[in-house]
Amino acid sequence: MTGRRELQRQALKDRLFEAAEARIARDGLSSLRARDVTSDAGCALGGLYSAYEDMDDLILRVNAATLRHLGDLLEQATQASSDPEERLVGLGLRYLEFARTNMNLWSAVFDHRMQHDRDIPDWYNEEQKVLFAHIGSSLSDLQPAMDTASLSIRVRTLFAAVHGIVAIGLREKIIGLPSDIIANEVEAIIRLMVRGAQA
Amino acid sequence: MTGRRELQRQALKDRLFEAAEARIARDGLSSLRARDVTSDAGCALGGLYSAYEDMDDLILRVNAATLRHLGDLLEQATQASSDPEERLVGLGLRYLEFARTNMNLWSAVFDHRMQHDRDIPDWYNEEQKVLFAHIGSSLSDLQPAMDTASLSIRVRTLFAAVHGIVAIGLREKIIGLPSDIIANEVEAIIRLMVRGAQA
DNA sequence: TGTACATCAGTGAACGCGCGTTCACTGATGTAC
DNA sequence: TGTACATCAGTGAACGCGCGTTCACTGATGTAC
Repeated sequence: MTGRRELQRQALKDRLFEAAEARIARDGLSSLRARDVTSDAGCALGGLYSAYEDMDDLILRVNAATLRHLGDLLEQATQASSDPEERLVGLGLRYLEFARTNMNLWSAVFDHRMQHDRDIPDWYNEEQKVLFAHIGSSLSDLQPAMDTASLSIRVRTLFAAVHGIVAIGLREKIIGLPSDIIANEVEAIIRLMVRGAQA
Repeated sequence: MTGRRELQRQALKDRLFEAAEARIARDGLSSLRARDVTSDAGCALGGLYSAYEDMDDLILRVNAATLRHLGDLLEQATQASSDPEERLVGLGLRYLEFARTNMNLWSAVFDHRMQHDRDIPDWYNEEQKVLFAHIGSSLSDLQPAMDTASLSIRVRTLFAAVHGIVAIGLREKIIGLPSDIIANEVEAIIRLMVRGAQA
């Protein structure tokens, strides 16, 4: 029976992950400390390094999970409507909703920088592509004639514009204003870009 | 003659400023070290603290200068054309140009966080407002009927969208591609937003 | 113009501490017979 | 089922160092007479 060791090993890994995720969600990435994470997870400081390579590794795992959670939410939007424009609006509004509800986790995805200047591992970059795929599929439904290169540029632009509005909106804490100003702006810009691109 | 002391004091302050600005421009904000700055400026480590309050203070001075330089460039766009739409496109393209030419200085403006959680001083926040004023004046020319509140929201959205495209574009290093893809995207989105808002 | 004293900008060694990472060790788990 | 040995996940004290900030000191500049 070689299972017990592996089981406990995995259990610790999970506890460390949950502790890190909870800490980031509560206090933000910049307040994350190895000592806090291990003490929350109920293990010694060094234990972190038998479960994960280093702090970067642990943070990237949390960020990857955040990307997946966002992806799941966007998935719902893809299924919610058959009209491509409405789906894209749905994507944008869910993106805003997600950023709002998970502000610190979501910021961590953009704020994190690898120590020294190490490269971001490939497995992580793959996670990011999934998100763009969501936008891409709705956008290509809208304009089947568009070639792949132009499409991927439009996807990036659409995402970047929405992201900019969401990011600056949340940073300035204009959340919760009457009838949701940011949501209106997000919806408006998506409709503009969708229709403008069609013309 | 009480001038000589004051003169040298100011000269050191200037040298420290220039050293910090050059370091940020070359290596980025995250590589900025008090020791490097003072050694570049040719003074002892402690000298920094007789010229500036602390590192935050020095960094904010550099960032404020960056905002002013950007403001000067945008000023040119305001005078370049009498047509509001063309002026706004000019603003966006100059913004992209500035971000590109001064990438590290420009990133420093967005990346900097005050130590501990001290507040950003008022004098710095004032500098930021000047930038929005540039956009605001061209936008209000375009839609004189719009009330101040709606206008300031539109200004923020327009800025945020353009900023998002520029920021993500530069981060992904898609600069210098044939016929300047980012510039096209920036121009396109500004025209869309301007015309969409008019309709 | 010269002398004695006061000021204070600038010095740089030392402080302080935050914090990620390592490593010799140990005790529970797994293997062999 | 039991015993002896091997493995290795997890321990936690210690390392190491980066780095902003302080502070007792000094020497040039300014002031008084």
